[in-house]
Amino acid sequence: MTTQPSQPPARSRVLQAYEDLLINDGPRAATLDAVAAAAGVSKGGLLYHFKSKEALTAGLVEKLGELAEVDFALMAKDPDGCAKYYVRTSVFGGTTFDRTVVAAMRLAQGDDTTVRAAFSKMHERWYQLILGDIGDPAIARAVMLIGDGLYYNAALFGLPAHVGNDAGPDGSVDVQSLLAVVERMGSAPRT
Amino acid sequence: MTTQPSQPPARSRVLQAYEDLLINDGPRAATLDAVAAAAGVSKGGLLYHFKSKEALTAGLVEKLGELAEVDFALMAKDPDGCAKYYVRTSVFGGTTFDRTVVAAMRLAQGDDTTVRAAFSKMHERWYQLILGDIGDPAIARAVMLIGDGLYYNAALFGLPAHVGNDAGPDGSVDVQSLLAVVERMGSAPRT
DNA sequence: TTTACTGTACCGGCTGGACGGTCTAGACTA
DNA sequence: TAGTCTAGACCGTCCAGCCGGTACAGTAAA
Repeated sequence: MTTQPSQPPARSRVLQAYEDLLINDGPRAATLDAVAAAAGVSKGGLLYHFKSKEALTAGLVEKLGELAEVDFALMAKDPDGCAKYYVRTSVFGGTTFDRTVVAAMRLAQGDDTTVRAAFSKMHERWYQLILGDIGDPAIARAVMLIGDGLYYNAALFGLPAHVGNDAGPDGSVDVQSLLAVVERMGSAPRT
Repeated sequence: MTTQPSQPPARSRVLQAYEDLLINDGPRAATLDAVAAAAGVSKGGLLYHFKSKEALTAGLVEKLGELAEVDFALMAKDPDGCAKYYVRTSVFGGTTFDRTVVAAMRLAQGDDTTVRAAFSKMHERWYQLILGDIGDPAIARAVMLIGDGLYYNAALFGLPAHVGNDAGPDGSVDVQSLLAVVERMGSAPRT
């Protein structure tokens, strides 16, 4: 039995392994051999599903896009509002989307135009949603930047497994008080 | 004339070229050959000054540390206060320090523990300065994150040559209104 | 119901090129 | 002529992509 439909198919296992390696060991370590090994597939098998490393990245971007659409929808109808939703979900929580975002972010500093463009698009959508919620462009921008800062810190430095209720120097942040700050910003008088 | 003391010596030209390549083309493109060529130096010449690529990175980190000390001093005695100083200077302005920070940031996602540690230290110092200025940990954290977001966006996406007064989707940000938001945050009532 | 053929899924050795680092020959200065 | 620095050929390693092969499932003619 070469194929076992009852477990994740090779293609998605490969994508998953690629993400894991990007997150844990960085882009340099995410070689085709390493990805294949981590996915429990041979190199040839990997290349059967993804013609090249570029195609592998494209696969990741595609997955990112799909998950982003879901996120946009959740954000738009969150009872707390888009701004708080953005900051709240920017703290790495270990969801599938989080992992895919962080993995893709690791790729974004390379010459990878594809990944960069995908992020631009996502950012624009998020910004529009927050702006529509908040109204003030400057505050919307500030909220976005707070979320970005959280995500980037998570991507560059270790990913805190659990978010403590005390603010460490880099990683962990007290989300509750941060959300309170965002709340005050949102209700502050316009310029 | 192998050495011309009247112009930047080879060592600093190499460091400069390394930064430029990191910023413009990413870490992958910053090979020893490329750096040497960009610095107008042979590969052997480069390796005379920096024994290895690791030593080259260490040189960058050292430069970063020195420039950071200057920045801390400026920050501590800025009339606008530390928080506004941080956000204001987080917008890429093309200064030597900016370029060094962004270059080092490009290196930080690798397995480069040295660079990572240097950033942790810098972050901690900045945070302490802002906290001393602002008082509220949550707001200080929010200010830091806004600055981080600005820097990371600059590092990952293109560096805007000039900061426009209109907020584009990703890169350019209206600093003035952002500073106003920070100001309101700083004067907001504590939780 | 056996045999022959086709397409899908996967394997792993190989190669060519790129890169980091070494080595030696030499040029300029003091 | 000793010291300082440059130059670039060269070597070993690593990696992406290629390619010849294997295993098996489905189909269909005989």
